[in-house]
Amino acid sequence: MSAHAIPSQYSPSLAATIAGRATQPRSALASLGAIAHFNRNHTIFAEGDPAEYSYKVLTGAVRLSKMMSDGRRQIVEFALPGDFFGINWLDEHALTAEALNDVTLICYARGRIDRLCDENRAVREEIFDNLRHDLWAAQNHLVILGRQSALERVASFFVHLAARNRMNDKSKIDVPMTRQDIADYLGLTIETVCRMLTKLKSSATIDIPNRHTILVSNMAALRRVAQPDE
Amino acid sequence: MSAHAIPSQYSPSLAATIAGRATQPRSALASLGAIAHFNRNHTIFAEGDPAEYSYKVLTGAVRLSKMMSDGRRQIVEFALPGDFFGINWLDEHALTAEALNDVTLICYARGRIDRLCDENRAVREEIFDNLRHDLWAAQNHLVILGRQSALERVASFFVHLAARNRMNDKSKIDVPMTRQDIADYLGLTIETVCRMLTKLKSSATIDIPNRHTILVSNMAALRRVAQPDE
DNA sequence: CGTGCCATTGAGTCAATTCAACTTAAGTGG
DNA sequence: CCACTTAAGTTGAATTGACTCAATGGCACG
Repeated sequence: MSAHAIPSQYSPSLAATIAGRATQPRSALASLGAIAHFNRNHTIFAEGDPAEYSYKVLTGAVRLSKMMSDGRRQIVEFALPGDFFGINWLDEHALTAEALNDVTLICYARGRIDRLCDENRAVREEIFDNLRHDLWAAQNHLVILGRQSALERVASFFVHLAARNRMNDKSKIDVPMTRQDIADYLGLTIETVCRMLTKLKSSATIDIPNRHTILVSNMAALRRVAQPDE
Repeated sequence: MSAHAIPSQYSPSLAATIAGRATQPRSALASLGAIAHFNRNHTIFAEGDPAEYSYKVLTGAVRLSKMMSDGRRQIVEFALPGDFFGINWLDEHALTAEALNDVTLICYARGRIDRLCDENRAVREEIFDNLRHDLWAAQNHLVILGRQSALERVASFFVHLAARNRMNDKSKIDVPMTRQDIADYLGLTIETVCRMLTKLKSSATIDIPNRHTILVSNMAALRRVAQPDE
């Protein structure tokens, strides 16, 4: 069980960081947001904060986590470029969102989204799909945490990360999170994550050129480790 | 890691078991469903089945689970009387639903719900709230599986079950699921669940008059075990 | 060229699992 | 109603996977 301090400096207030209008043609929500920047390790919102904004990642990555009162941490999700987060909530955020590295976000005011959700079918569908996707992801995550071994968890993690990858080369995975983050996502310790990485490396399944890059040299083998048949 | 056979007999077809109209005043969806019965251990729907119906539990209990290819099982949720399930899906169910005991359900045809969701704001809110609740529950479940000890998991489980309890006496918990089901929900083995129950019993926190009943003799202590402060 | 953070590796420990009885409860048929 | 059968639950002993603690290595940044 891990317990570790999270830097608790807060980023400058949202209003102060809003820089301009977003111009994203794809989404029905596109033109409604304002751009915001957060530096590495800064808290975007904390569990229990009033849910005033929802966000979409433009660049960088965000960790969404829950903390136990004694400091044990469970990371629920990593939001990568293109992902929405903080959209699913009632009056209070149920998760803490922190910048893994320097991030650029589009912020949507809650009231606006609610209103649009009522009026516009496309927006409604988009938010609904997002919610469904998050639930689906959380349920798959449950299987990993509840029933997979340490090696399977680490392999699963990189299979999923590879699938979400926006690199030209699908086998080159950008790893914006630290080993500790991975451990807290997978319900392991940092050392165990590390050993499993070494294991995958020595079986020629992956290569680790540096701490923020994983090269999958044998994707089939990695999948096999992640999802053993029998 | 558990592997165990699940009785794979299927219940009689839905059409054959539909018995009449439901009369539930509370919900906006109330009058749209048809009643269905399923016997203990029968599959209501399986992972990958086309999602034709959604359900609400009237009596009995349902387990919602995912299975790995080698038979390891993770139970995602238990649906108790009053709970909806199977409402969140795309074209295919992402979970398997099985009757824990003899259950009575209201079935809602998918197309109907979709249509109503567009037309009726109240229905939309109801389904949306349901989805949000499921996501919230799954995320809390992640913390339990990722970061809690065996004893904490079992204590958490009964704290949650007590909160959902419809008994007059909140400290008397009806336990419709087997020890194996609890183990598969908590990511433990049946033996570990059993030992933790014995431990809670010998610390005078709970009493176990029979396998389907738990008496919480010290709720404060049970909560303390489930959520240690420091 | 230090200083500090993060990652890696090793050794020993412990919690939870596996394996193997054994007990209890719940039918089922004579 | 009781012997028989089967499923579910409990307990003990041995094993193991993941953790803790501790030391070392590597890189980035001032």
